[in-house]
Formats: sequence, structure tokens, C-alpha cells
Amino acid sequence: MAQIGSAEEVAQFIYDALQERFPDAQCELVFNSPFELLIATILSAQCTDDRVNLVTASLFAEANTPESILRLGQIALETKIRSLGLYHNKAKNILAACKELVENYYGQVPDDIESLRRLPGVGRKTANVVVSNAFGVPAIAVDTHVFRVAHRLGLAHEKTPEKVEQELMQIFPRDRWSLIHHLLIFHGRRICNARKPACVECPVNQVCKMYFEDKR
DNA sequence: ATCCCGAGGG
DNA sequence: CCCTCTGGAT
Repeated sequence: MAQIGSAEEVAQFIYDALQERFPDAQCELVFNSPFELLIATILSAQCTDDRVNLVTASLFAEANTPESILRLGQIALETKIRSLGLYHNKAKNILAACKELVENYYGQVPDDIESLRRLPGVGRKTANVVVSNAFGVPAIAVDTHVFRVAHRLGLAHEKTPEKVEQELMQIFPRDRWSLIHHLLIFHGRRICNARKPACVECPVNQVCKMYFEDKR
């Protein structure tokens, strides 16, 4: 293991190395308003961002406000998003969320995580993506990639996403949370994937817990 | 067959 | 904690 000291210094090293490896790491969903990002993020569950962008391009051309989405109704919305999978629940949640936005938020998307998470279909990952990418709020949500990567690297030890999120927020400076979120996701997809991680070409294997314990 | 940048419900 | 929802890519 390289001689790098504290957890914060290891975190710093990982941040620098991943940023160099993935200089274009960022939210890949296409959106023109917080509302569009909210809908796109709900739609992104269990499918890739490029397929979401394909669907939302035509969806938002027709309806890009809570009121206009509500006018589509369940069946029309389902039809439009069918190719993304999980379409029934996504459509139901989106319509319920739009209804709440109209009734309780003057049709605007709230800019805080707590309010967002009370909306149907909005969990911690969706809420994080919306606040960090639409409102500039520092946030680092733990999805499957972040969870796996953080544990392999030895950055996290807790078993629940909530606690791992706390651990990560402790070792990374607040002003980097949003980017580290995307860096860990990019790394988790391109290199540190679930099945067969490419440890040989991993830019942070020298500080990786799993790399040394499993000596891959 | 298996996995995907999830969320809600039992 | 485990299950289910779903189509598409690999």
C-alpha cells in the first residue's frame, strides 16, 4: 500500500486520479430545467442515460411542465416511456409527483433534498441528482456503483447506503461531493464494475483495499 | 441469462 | 431485509 497517511489524503489522491482519468465525468442526462431533470432522473432507474435522453427529447418537446405532463394522463405517458422499462410505476409516480408540485409547490421543483424525497418516486439518488445538478447543492448519494466502489477501495465500511453516504461526506470536502459522486459512478461503470473489475488498468489500485487483500 | 446510475412495499 | 416492477443491451 502506498505511503499516503490519513483517510482524507487517500480521498484526495482518489479524487485527483479519477478526475484525471474521467475529466468529463458529469451528469449525462439532458435537461433544460430542474423539472426536466427531475423527470429524467425518475425515468433513469434501471436503464441507461442515453436511452432516457432519447425518450425525453420527444417527451419534453410535447410536455415539460407539471401541468402539461398531468394533461397526458397515465396511458399516454406509459406509452411514451415504455421502452425504458418499469414504465407503469414510473408513469404513476411522475403523475403523482406532478400533482404534488402543482398543489404544494406552485408547480416549481423544490431545491432541498427533504422536500424532493417526499415526492412519489423520488428516493435518495434522485433527490441528490436533482439538487446537485439543477441547484448546485453539494450532495453525494450512494447508488449501487458508489456503494461497491467505496467498499472495495476501503473508503466505506458501513452496510447501509445512508451510513456510507455519511462516511464519504466526512472524508471528501463539501465542495467536491457532487463531482466525486460522478467520478465514483464513472469509475464503477468503466473500470471497477461489479463482475470483473479491470484492476490492472485502475488508476487508484495503489490505494485500493480490495486490490491488496484479494491481490488481483 | 444477466445486468442496469432505483424506489416502494411487505 | 427481501421482493417486485420492466424493456433493452450485452
